[in-house]
Amino acid sequence: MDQDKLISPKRHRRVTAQDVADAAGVSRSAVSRAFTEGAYLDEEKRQRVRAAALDLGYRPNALAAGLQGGRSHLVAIFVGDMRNAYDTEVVTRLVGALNAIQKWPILIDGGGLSSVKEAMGEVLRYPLDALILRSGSMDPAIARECTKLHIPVISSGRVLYHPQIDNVCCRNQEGSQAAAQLLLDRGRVRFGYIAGPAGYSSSSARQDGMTRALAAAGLTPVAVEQGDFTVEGGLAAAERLFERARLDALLCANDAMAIGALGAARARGIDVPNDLSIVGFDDISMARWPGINLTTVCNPIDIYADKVVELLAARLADPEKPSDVAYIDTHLVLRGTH
Amino acid sequence: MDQDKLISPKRHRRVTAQDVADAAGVSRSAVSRAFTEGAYLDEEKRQRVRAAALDLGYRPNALAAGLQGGRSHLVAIFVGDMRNAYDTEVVTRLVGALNAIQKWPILIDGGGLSSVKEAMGEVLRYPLDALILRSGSMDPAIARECTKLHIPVISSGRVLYHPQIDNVCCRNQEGSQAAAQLLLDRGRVRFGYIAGPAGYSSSSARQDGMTRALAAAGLTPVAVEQGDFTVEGGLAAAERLFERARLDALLCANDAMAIGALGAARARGIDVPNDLSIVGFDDISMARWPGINLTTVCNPIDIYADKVVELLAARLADPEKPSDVAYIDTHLVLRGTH
DNA sequence: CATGTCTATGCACACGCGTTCAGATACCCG
DNA sequence: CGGGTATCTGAACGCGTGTGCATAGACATG
Repeated sequence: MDQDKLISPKRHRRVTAQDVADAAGVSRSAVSRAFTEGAYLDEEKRQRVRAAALDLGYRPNALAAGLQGGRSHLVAIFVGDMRNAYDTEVVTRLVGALNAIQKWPILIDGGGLSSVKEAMGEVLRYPLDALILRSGSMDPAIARECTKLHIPVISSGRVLYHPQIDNVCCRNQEGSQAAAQLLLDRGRVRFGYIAGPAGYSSSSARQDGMTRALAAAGLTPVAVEQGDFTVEGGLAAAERLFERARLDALLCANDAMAIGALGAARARGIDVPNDLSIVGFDDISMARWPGINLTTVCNPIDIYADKVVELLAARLADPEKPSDVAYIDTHLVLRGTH
Repeated sequence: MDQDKLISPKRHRRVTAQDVADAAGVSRSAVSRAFTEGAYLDEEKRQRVRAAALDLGYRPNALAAGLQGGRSHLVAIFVGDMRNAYDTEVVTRLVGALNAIQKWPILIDGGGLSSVKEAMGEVLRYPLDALILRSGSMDPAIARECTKLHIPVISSGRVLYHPQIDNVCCRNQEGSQAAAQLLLDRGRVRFGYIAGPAGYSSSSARQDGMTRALAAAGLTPVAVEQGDFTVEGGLAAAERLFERARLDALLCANDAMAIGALGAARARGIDVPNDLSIVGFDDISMARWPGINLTTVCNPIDIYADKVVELLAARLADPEKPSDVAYIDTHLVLRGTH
């Protein structure tokens, strides 16, 4: 102790409850009680403790408190790729919603990381209150490992069928079907589709929705190309489409690619929306920017984030409850490109 | 108590080192050593312990480890407003850079929160390795409180002069000056400016840069309007400007507002760039999207984030080192609107 | 006065881990 | 065989809390 001080006199120790107790002339228990709602403590003494705490800059160490077996109030959010605009917007809302209920989100970005699995392993060393998965190609083994650790998992954007994992997912197929129907009603007949990378269920479900609407009208898609959910990828995919076929309707698996496609069409002198309709999916904030003004299927972000937090709260309240899948309804947003 | 146990008899305890020790038939110390690099432990025994740990799904509890006085590996990032595109992009890079060095960022979004101060107070209960401030109007009292807790603070986008706070900041004035010079060289003379909200030093520094370049050419700005750093705000501000004066050059305090201004100009039938040059600031990813293709001042995000992490590492290595201000150089990105 | 209820307080334990310390075992050299 | 060294091991402590438990006093009720 004395020796410690000599060795590293400057390595500042955090102010502890004992320090406050000494300063206020009370026992350490009293300090703890002064910060605990509903604990018996003389009001005058409580004031004295809080004054001393304020003076010393004391606040109860959340790590030590979390060790007690209670909640840590830490929640991890694993994001498939934060450079994706829709994912970022969802994460933004999630962070806000979690902050509002005093949960503190730790972010892990799969997009910027070489060894996602290792990172997840490190973060799982913290006794998390929950893990939120946002899209991305997370190794399902990790999700299973979490349930083994008895950490609630909530998956968003991709349904994981597991008895202990809750899911939030929008009605991709219905949304896309409605978009295709809109264009059919407008008289469009030569449909193209720009898909996302293979393995993303949202992309294929959206494609299915379009195909189904076309089939009901006795049509089939003229051409399909694959993009990578980015603007540049959408632009490139659209150029390939335009080479292959003359279209009058183009549905895209997400808004970013639709924006790219819009750029490709304009560069080629195609009149949108007179000669070609382009419809995206998600309704990211940029879709309503001037110069873009994209007609799209709204995948309502606020509702989405709120639902995730709602499921989280329900799961924390009853860890044994059966797993749940919440479906979010989409709706068309008519702007200038259909 | 007993009642609790009856209500949730299954409240699963986390697997602990003792559990692994029992399973492997060794002491708890041995388990700890099995996970500690450079500790004496019979190799055969270490293998046995790790096998048992893998089987039980054990991993050392980071909370308990952090209590030891070492680092917690938790870093808080306070973001002024995550709905701001530039801030989100910086945060994205920061998250990636921190993940890469095994630091786990806790996000707090000032934009989505009613009581920022309270939220910060709660997060400061964790023994953070550091606090990163990203723009925003954080109460300086909180930053001071952090230094009181001996938590390193790194401010980005706004220089806080405090002996224990490191800063990263781009050369706003020089960047804006160069942009103005570009347009002067092109023969522009009637300059307008769309500023950010009052109190943002970056906005005023950028305005100063423009004013200085104009002064050197014997000119003064024709009109200045104030926006709120959003696309919509930029659009509205530009409309007010166009009402007031006929301009041939328009500089904006950030890209988002420049994109809004671009929309306003086009809606009014103004030919950009032939009749009007518009230049933004930041070079967010959308600036290069088709249909936008904005000429702007690049505020290099990667370098920015790397610098923050570099300062963080230096501060952790030597907590007593004098505070530092790292200035980031900007450069012009010539696209289609100048 | 006897008994019971309510409030207030300090002690001591538990949380899960890293690490120090003292002791034990194995090995080599003289 | 004795003594020194290197390797291994378990018991024990401390990190900073929250909280159960026992005790003590204040007060009301019978």
